[in-house]
Amino acid sequence: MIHYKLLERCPLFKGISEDEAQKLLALIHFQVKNYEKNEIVAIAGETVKNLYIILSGSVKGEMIDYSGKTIKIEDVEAPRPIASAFLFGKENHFPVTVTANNEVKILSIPVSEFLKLLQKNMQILKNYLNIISSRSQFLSQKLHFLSFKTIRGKMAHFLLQHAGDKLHSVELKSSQQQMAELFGVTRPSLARVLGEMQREKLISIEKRTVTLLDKQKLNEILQHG
Amino acid sequence: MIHYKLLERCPLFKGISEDEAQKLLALIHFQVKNYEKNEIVAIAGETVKNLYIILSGSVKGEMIDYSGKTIKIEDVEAPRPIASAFLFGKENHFPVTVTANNEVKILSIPVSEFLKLLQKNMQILKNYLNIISSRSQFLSQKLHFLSFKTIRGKMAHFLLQHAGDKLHSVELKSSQQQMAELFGVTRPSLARVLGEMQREKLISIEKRTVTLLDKQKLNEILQHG
DNA sequence: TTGGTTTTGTAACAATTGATACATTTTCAG
DNA sequence: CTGAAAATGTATCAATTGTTACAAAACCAA
Repeated sequence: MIHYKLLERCPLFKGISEDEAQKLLALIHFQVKNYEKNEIVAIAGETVKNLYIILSGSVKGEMIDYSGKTIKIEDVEAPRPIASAFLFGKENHFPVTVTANNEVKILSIPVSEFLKLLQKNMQILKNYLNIISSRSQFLSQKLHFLSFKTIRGKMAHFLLQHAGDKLHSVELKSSQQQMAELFGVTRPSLARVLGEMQREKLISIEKRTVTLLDKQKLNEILQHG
Repeated sequence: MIHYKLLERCPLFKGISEDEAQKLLALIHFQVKNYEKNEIVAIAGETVKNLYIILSGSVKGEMIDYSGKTIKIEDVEAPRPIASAFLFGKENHFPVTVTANNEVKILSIPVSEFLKLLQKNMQILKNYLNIISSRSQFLSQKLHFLSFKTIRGKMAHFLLQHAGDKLHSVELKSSQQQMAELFGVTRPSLARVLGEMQREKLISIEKRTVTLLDKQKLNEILQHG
């Protein structure tokens, strides 16, 4: 049986009551599959033909490189969906091999049935569109950020974005170490750039508050990449 | 009036006949707006409340930096949609300011009406899901590619991906210059890496055919970033 | 084939970042 | 307040890439 209450916590069923969820699922075909620990749920490269939602337990996604070694990518726990971004589109196959971390119960809805669900319920349609659109927007922003090749460029972009049009100071919410990871660089390299920018009077740092002294010049940095 | 035949060439209406399109649009509310040359269609930051499909003419997207300068991003021509990836999701506002390049006719469908359309017609629903999913997958691949920090890593990934599991040679379809742009590096730097990899007997290059001599070692390069 | 254009290979030097190490400052629990 | 832990500033050297320049090779139209 399905714990319909659990589905409320799944982003796809946000705003759908327990009763509603039960009624909606009664209208379509689906399966609930059980997997034992270490059992393989899906193999990388396989076509994604179903929407998978984890009802209990957790799974891990692993990539297999060309030589056969496996590298763990991420864990997914109930009540999250697996590979929901690969249900449609040109590359609709699993990017990773999915394996059960423990005893797992998975709700499996065929694509054709899921499409029916989307047409029957406006809220689920909205939810799904919001989920995959948000993912796309997140990736787009990430990509834009990475398009700045130098640490200076990334930092200028970061500061200007967080300050917005009006403010002239930014409160850093994370340590240099965390910031360095976000930027994908080493901590001393980040500190060096911050030091240089202070010496050039572009910014000034007091504790964790960064004041933007010359927005004009910070903008020029963006242009150069 | 709308040239419904034009819509067939729009990815969103793929597989929808002229008649069908006309009948479907008759079921919902929409507007056809005309813009003169240089007229502003949408301002960056504005919430996207409609699906816009260009019926004739073309528009350009421009970003405005923090100092007020404008930078042209891309042109969109009939019968393409504008900002269709920003209709839903958390960041549902225009990433760029959109201006008419010439006399432009635009089909404007409110989000709520577009949702109805998606629920009424399975083909359009599939088309839209495929479009935004493909975009997401494209961005994801791009991001994965950029996650390799060295040119060596990018090149190893590129060659192994294009060769697949079975082949041991890759036919390059573009010049070093084009490849360098794809990698986001300079041409001499790319050539240098190719030279090094040849000297190390990892690959051999004959005209535009790259033979992978040591897939094992190429894989090891991926692990190190 | 010829002659010009494009593509490729390579070199020397500058700029940027990574890796590592260490001193200093800040933070925070006791 | 005090002392240990965490965070930060800085230095040095190695690795990687960019920049610029030039010659050799490949390509292609006349």
